Amino acid sequence: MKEGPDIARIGTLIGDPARANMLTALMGGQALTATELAQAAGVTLQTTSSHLSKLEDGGLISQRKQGRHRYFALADTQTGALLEAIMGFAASRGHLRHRPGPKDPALRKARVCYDHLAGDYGVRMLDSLIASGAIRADGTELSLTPEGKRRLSEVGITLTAPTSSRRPLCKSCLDWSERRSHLAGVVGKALLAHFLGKGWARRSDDSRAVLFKPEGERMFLSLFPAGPTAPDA
Amino acid sequence: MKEGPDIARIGTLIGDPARANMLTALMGGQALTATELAQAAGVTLQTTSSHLSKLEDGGLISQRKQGRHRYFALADTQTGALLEAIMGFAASRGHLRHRPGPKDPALRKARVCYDHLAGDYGVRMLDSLIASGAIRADGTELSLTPEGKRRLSEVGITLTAPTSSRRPLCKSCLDWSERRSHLAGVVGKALLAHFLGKGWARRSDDSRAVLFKPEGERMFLSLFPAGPTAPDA
DNA sequence: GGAATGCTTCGGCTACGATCGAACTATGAA
DNA sequence: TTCATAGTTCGATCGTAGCCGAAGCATTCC
Repeated sequence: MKEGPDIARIGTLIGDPARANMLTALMGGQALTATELAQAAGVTLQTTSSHLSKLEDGGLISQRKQGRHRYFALADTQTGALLEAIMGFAASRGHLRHRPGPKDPALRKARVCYDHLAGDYGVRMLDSLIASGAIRADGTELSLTPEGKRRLSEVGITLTAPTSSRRPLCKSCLDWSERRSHLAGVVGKALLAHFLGKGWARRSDDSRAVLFKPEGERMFLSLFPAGPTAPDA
Repeated sequence: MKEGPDIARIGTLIGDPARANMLTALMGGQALTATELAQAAGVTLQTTSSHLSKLEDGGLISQRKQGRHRYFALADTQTGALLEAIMGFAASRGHLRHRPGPKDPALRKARVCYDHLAGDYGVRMLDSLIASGAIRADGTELSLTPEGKRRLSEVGITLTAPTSSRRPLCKSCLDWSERRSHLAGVVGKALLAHFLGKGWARRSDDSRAVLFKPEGERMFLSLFPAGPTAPDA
């Protein structure tokens, strides 16, 4: 009777409604913060923290620290496949829940991530910068090349005293809507500031969305042409 | 946040140790009485009765009255496949509840997976069938070739009305101890029944292990020679 | 009929774990 | 420095689910 793998442990982890909600939210493939997961699960941050550590101990999720944020994601594709299988089984037995409303497409297109650009456009921008040789990706590390420095000054971006701050020039940041990295750091901040300062885009009043004007969108797309999609850092 | 299938319900059902023990016992493929399941789970009959009604409500098991007995079994092969998948996942995360005891090697060598053969021998059998051209692997899909059909009838296995059932002839099932696929489906079931019927092997009384007799083992090994290890389906 | 077996239902006990408030740590911004 | 945000840890509460004893059906055997 005490043979084989401990399925009860996996079952218990998935069996709590709050944890199931978190895992379901993570099935989107996006890495989410604890705060976002708390909202998804409908519990407080303290409770969420407890659940997340249990899920991590159980090997269902993994976390990635990034500044004062912690991004949580499913541990691997095998975990996603398992959840998918259980969902399929539950559906086949008629165990369904309710349905909510849609999400804001503008947020997914372009939004502010603290101080830099995220979303589809943010990911596209980093891809393009890497493809054109302005930024060199070495694992998770990003570094600005001389060529990149030249291009920035061409556009009119001057970097203020790089050594004064401990903050790195370039940094990769995980994108929750795209599940890929976008550009953070001093350069990322400067680029977003540039777009806003030039009037290419403006921030939404009631959300983190960045709304591009038609001409700004044209400028952005020509400045960062979509190259061959690079593998994510 | 409340979208999609209710995986928490399935998780809760599997998450209780007593219920997990019962389900594991039922993975042997045989229908068991409430008393037998109570023994397997290590709880009293009253408690078992409560668990069984929950499992039945959840669609994981079904019961069949027969005289003053009630036989409980897994609801269907899909349920068996789900449990096997969870076992594989749990094993991959190191969630094992056994202390490596004497029964363990026997289980890893050959065991019953609901209604077909699993373990080292199960994996070997499928490898051999594919290598000899009896079964064709196309991604995850397995199909019986005319050559395979011929070989089966040679051995004395006749498949009953293939079109009457929606159940596929051949199906791959992930093996938790080997982390590779073994043969499920109608053919997998028929082969196991053949081994047991011919007296090549017998089922262990107290576990899912399949115990081969020396001559049965010789027959098995000659029937399914180890070829070059094929990449897993 | 009565006794025995197989299982379910009822009721009360208990323990575990989910929950949140409050305090604490860490990172970033002004 | 001070303030704000993100998250963890601690402590206490509380609900629920698992558990078993006892009683209640149901079936079979004598």
